[in-house]
Amino acid sequence: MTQVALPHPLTPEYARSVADRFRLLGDPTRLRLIDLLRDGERTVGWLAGELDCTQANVSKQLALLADAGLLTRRRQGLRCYYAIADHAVFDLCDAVCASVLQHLDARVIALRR
Amino acid sequence: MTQVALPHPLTPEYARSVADRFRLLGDPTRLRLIDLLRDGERTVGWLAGELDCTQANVSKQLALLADAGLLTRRRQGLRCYYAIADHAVFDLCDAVCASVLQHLDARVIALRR
DNA sequence: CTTTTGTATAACTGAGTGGTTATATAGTTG
DNA sequence: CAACTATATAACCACTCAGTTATACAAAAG
Repeated sequence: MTQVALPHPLTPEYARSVADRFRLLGDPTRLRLIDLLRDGERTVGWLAGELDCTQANVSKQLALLADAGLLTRRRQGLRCYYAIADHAVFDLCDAVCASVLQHLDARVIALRR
Repeated sequence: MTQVALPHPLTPEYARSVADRFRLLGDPTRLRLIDLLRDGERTVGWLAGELDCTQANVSKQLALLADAGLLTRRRQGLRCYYAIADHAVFDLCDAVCASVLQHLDARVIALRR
């Protein structure tokens, strides 16, 4: 794995690429899908049942994640199994979660004063 | 710093909080602002000049980042200096950058075959 | 073959929001 | 005081996109 440096200041083109990736993770449904896939590969129907969401919507969101390379697809008969392609996503999510929770903590503490 | 665990499966409420934070970073202008602040605090006017963007827009985006706790504000006379509040943001950005670039690399390599 | 099941896609709608222009606010200067 | 400067905010427009409904496609079953 080669470490590539980004230009500084960040060019508009690079900024757009990175923003696209952040925005892909900036949706509750997609985050919940990723979270459900922590336990291993799952089918579209199962995921749609778990969130209560239409099959069409789940399929669309999974396609977005797969197109970006975050998920893999495996067809077996009628079913289609999705799985996490790169487990580094979890580190990202955990980092953001920690940051968010820390911020919430700070506000709670502020309210207690 | 206390490590707090998120529920699994992720509840819609938590998913929304985390998604909000991701979406906040999911905009090229805001990412470029954060990047420009790597070198230290800067005024609104200076930042607006650096990106070529209206002062009003820069002010609005900075306010969003500051409200979320990512930036700090310091008024000094007419000027208003913004700065990074938590440098962990850079780790996040770098992680996403690496992921994005790796994906681009993979596509380039694929094209070379 | 037909029917059924699981998934993908097309078309549409409504909500959210990035960017602009114009204006308001606050601090400085003369 | 008035004039000027730096920032913030309000109103608006245009665009993106998550979610829905309806439909198409593909594989299995009868």
